[in-house]
Amino acid sequence: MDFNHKLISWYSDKKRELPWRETSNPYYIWLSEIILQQTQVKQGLPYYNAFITQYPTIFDLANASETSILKLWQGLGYYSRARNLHFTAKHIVNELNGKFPDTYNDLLKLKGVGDYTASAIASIAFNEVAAVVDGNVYRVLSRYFGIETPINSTLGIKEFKSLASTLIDLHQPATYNQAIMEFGAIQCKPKNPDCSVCPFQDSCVALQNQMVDVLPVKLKKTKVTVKYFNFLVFMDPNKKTLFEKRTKKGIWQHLYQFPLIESEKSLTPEEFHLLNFEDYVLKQETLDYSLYNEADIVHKLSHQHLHTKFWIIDVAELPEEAILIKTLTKYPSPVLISEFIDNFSF
DNA sequence: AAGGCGGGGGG
DNA sequence: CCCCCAGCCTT
Repeated sequence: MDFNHKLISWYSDKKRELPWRETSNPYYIWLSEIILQQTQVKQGLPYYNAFITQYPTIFDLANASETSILKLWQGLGYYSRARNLHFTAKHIVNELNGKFPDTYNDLLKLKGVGDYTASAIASIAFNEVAAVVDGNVYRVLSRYFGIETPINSTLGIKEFKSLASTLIDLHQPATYNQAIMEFGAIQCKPKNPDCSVCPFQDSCVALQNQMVDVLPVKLKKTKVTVKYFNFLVFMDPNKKTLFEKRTKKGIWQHLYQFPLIESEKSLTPEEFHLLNFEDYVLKQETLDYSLYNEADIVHKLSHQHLHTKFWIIDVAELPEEAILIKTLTKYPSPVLISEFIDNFSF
C-alpha cells in the first residue's frame, strides 16, 4: 500500500468531525481557512460557529461594519485577518457580482489569501488538484522523507511545495489534503508523537534514523523587544472615559484602547506625575490618580513583551469624544485591555 | 530575504 | 521557559 492510500485510510478512520467538513460552500470553507491560519482547531472552532451564525452569507459579512467584525474576532489575534476578511467579502460582493472565485489562480488574488489558503479552498471546495503546504505538511513530509532543508528557507518552501504536488491524489485532492494535515495534527505531532501506533513505522525515514525529534528543521527565532505601556483610564463625574481607535500601522490596528503613553522604563507614580496630559484634559493643578496594578502586567506577543501599567485618573471634565464606561465592552479591544475592563470595578 | 503580526496551549 | 499553531503582507 502506498503513501496516499495508507494516509487516506488512516484519515477515514481517525478524522475529527468538524463543521467545515460538512459543507462545500466556498464562503464557509474560506472563512474556516482564514480563522485557522496560525490557529489551532480548538481555538478557532467557537469563532467559526459565531461567524456563520452572525454572518450566514458573504453578503451579510460584506454589509457589516469593520468594527463589528473585529469585535467578533476579538481574542483570536492577527487582526489583519479580520480586516482582510471584510475587505475581500466586499470585493467579492461588489466587484465579482457575489460569485466566489473557483480556481487556485483567482483565489490567490484575494487579499489575505496566500498559497496555502488558495490551495485549500480550490481543493476542498472545488476539487482542484492543488497541494496544500501548512505547518502540518512540512512536519509530515520532512519526517517521512527525512528532509533536512529548513522549512522556512526559500529553498525549503519550493522543495516542499514541489514534493507535495507530486504526492497529492489526483482523484481525491480534497480528501488527500485534509488527510495529510489531520495526520500532522493528530498523529505526527510536533512533540513526542506516539510512533508505536503510526501506520508508517516501516517506511518513515526519520523514525528509522531517530530523527523524529529534530525534524522539521526551522531557521532562527524572532527576537523579543520589551516595551513599557501606560494606559490612562480617565473617569469623569458622568461615568465617562476616553477610548481610542488604534490607527497606526503596528499591533492591534483598528482595535480600541485607553489613551496610551509609552515610556522607556516602568514608571513610578512620581515619574508618572511629571508627564504631560494636555492632549487629553485641561491643565489642572492637581490630578487625582491611582495605580491599578502595582507590579507591571506583562502581556506577551510573539515578538513584543508589553510591560503595562493602568493609571486610574479622576478628572472633572473630559473632551466631547468621551464615552460611557458601561459601553466599553461594545468596542473591539486587545485581550490586554478587555481583561482589564472585565476585572476592574468601575 | 527578513521581519511584523496575537493569543492560547503543551512540554 | 520554550515552541507550535489549516500563513500572509510589507519592506
